[in-house]
Amino acid sequence: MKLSTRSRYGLLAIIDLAMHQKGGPVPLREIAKRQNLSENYLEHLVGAMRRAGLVQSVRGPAGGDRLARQPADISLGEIIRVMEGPIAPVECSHLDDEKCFSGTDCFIRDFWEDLRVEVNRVFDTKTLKDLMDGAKSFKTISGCLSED
Amino acid sequence: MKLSTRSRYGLLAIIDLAMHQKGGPVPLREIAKRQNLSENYLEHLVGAMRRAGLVQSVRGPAGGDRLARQPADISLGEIIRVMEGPIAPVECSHLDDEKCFSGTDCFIRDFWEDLRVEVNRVFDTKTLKDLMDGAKSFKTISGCLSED
DNA sequence: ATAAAACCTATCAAAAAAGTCGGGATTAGG
DNA sequence: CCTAATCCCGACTTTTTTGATAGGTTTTAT
Repeated sequence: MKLSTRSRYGLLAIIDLAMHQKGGPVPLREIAKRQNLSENYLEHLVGAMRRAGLVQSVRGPAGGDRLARQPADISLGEIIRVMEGPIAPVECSHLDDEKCFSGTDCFIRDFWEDLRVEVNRVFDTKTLKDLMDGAKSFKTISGCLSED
Repeated sequence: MKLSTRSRYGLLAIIDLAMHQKGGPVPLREIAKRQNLSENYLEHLVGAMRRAGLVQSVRGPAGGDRLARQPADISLGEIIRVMEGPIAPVECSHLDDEKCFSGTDCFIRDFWEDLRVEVNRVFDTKTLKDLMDGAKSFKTISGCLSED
């Protein structure tokens, strides 16, 4: 029941991006430096977000990445799902699966489903803007999501 | 954000145990057979539950395991925590840790904490008895928690 | 004594996650 | 055009976690 570092770094990166994009697209190099991440690794994370339509890239000198939408229109659930895949503690509770031998008549399935719904609710009712507002009183966001 | 099979098998095992213990302690061999698990592997899972005080073992012939408490007094949260460790999507939200560089003043920490609380609430408000009641209409519980 | 059962430690294998590397494509500015 | 900044991508390696096995030891009812 842990989130991967992918999710945490990805979230960290997109928050950093959101908070620094006023002067145009933000180069990954800068994010990597500020957040103390490998630039190469960061490219993979941001690449996933670009393909998912969360950020837009501008190539060439003075290029970088910027949010594809307003921070208030990007939920944390969307970010986490991009980084992590569907948020479901067990496969069994997916709506469209055939993975449970017992089909929909499994007595424990309802429990997994409750869990899945609750977790998704928490993720989906918070947006990037909410986090940014909460961050205003902090000079740096480094370390907030780091390992160890 | 997935539960390990450890948790799912462990839950499966303790449900099986709960539903078959009327005639005294249930040998692991029987559970393993019914639920199609390796007996050796099952020992590890049940061993963890014994050490955590969820089940009691009786050695020797006609021995086996039984619940240490009433099914209504064993929450799913307790079971999952035994099998999986603390239920916290990120280390950062633990109450007692020093893992975040920014200490308790991290703007994102509140979010992780919300998430942690919600997930634990879902796990803790359901007991083994609840599951057993829901299971009454099923002949077998095999497959309900299986992989794939 | 025997056999049924829990108990234990070490080890292994497979899978997933985390991270690295090197080169390619695009483009602004000179 | 040339250069350098930047995104882009796939292949690879390393590390960690998970799942599982194997083989023995201890306890105890009969």
